[in-house]
Amino acid sequence: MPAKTAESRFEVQKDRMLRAAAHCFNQKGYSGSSLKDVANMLGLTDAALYYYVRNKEELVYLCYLRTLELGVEAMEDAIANGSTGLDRVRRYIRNHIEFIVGERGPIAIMSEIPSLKEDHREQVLELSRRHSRRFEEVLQSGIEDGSIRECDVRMTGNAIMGAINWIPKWYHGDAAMADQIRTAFPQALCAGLEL
Amino acid sequence: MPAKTAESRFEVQKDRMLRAAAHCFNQKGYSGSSLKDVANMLGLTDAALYYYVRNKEELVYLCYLRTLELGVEAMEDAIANGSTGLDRVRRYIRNHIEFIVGERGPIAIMSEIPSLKEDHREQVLELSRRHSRRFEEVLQSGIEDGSIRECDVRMTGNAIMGAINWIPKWYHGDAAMADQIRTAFPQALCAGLEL
DNA sequence: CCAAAATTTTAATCTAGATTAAAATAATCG
DNA sequence: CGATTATTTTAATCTAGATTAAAATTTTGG
Repeated sequence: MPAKTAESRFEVQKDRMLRAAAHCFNQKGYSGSSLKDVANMLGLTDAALYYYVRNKEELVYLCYLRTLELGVEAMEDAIANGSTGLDRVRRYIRNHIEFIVGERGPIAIMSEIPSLKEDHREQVLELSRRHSRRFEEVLQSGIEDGSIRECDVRMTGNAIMGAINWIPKWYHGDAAMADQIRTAFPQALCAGLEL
Repeated sequence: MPAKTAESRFEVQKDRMLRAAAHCFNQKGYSGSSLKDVANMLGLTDAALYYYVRNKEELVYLCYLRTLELGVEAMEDAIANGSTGLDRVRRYIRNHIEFIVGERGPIAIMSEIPSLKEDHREQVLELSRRHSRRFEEVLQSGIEDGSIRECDVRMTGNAIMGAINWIPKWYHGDAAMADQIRTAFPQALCAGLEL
């Protein structure tokens, strides 16, 4: 299996790169992180990154796509396995947080969508909106099944997403704190939803 | 009153500049916003900004100081006029949100503290920590006076601050939405604190 | 071990945008 | 009004960091 192994290695390396980039972008922002910063985290030279990606903008774009994919995964799982609306919200929060502080993370927080080039921006925005809408639908379903109190689902969704998205700004890899987040956040964010 | 008027004009212009910069930085980040972007919002040339500030880094620094000052103001008012811990939290949230969507805003969200130079960074971090601590104390006092349920005040504080800090990422000046935020956010964020 | 393909580095460019200095304009005050 | 001071612009620099091309190295299958 020649091509197979090679492709596998390529994909693995590319994924490592996206995680390293996510880490940098979360800390110092898109323009604030140089390709050298990202490459150094991988023990590479900045120029090496061009083997995996056309340019820096595409790197962010791919980071955001990965974030969106894992977001969908977190949502699918929550919807499939949750019982009530509230339970699904709680599971989604747990899953999403795991992608931020856990093994498969970090994921890039999508705080610089405006910096993407036109078509990438539109695509990411569309996927992003779809995801928010889906979250709001879960909230709404919770109101209807009586597990969640009446509320403005749009604003409530924004508040919850914001609280989560802000985590990388103050969490810097401390394992003990990761556990604190895992337990306190779902609680704190869901407490406001209960009747 | 010659000097008086002159100084006044200078200060007024400088404040306009800080608000314009806050707007740009909130949208596109520190490195993502050029001085030209900021200057154009004021009908000026980029070079003109150097009359008010030593360099770009100082511009961010001053933006952050302004954010911290208004944060203190929001906190003082909440503590002075609130009855219980919960009431104080609610007032603080209302005040802070007003600085983001209201007349005196916007304030720069402090998402790129790592980009500041050493001494500025330390100073901002210190003030920032002090402010968080103060917020946590209010939460704690609410638990003690029985207005707020038992919770991890550190994490709960982070969640609330995050939800608020994320607002500029999706709010872009729509007046109707501003009102929606003003009413829904204090509700959504405080609902989770009640017994 | 060899040759082809995959990956990375070295060593130049290229460019946007920050910064500066000098000149031009505008405001103020006697 | 004229002069002094405040503010802004014009027109250069300067620089970090993105990008590219060619060369060097590493990996892989036979």
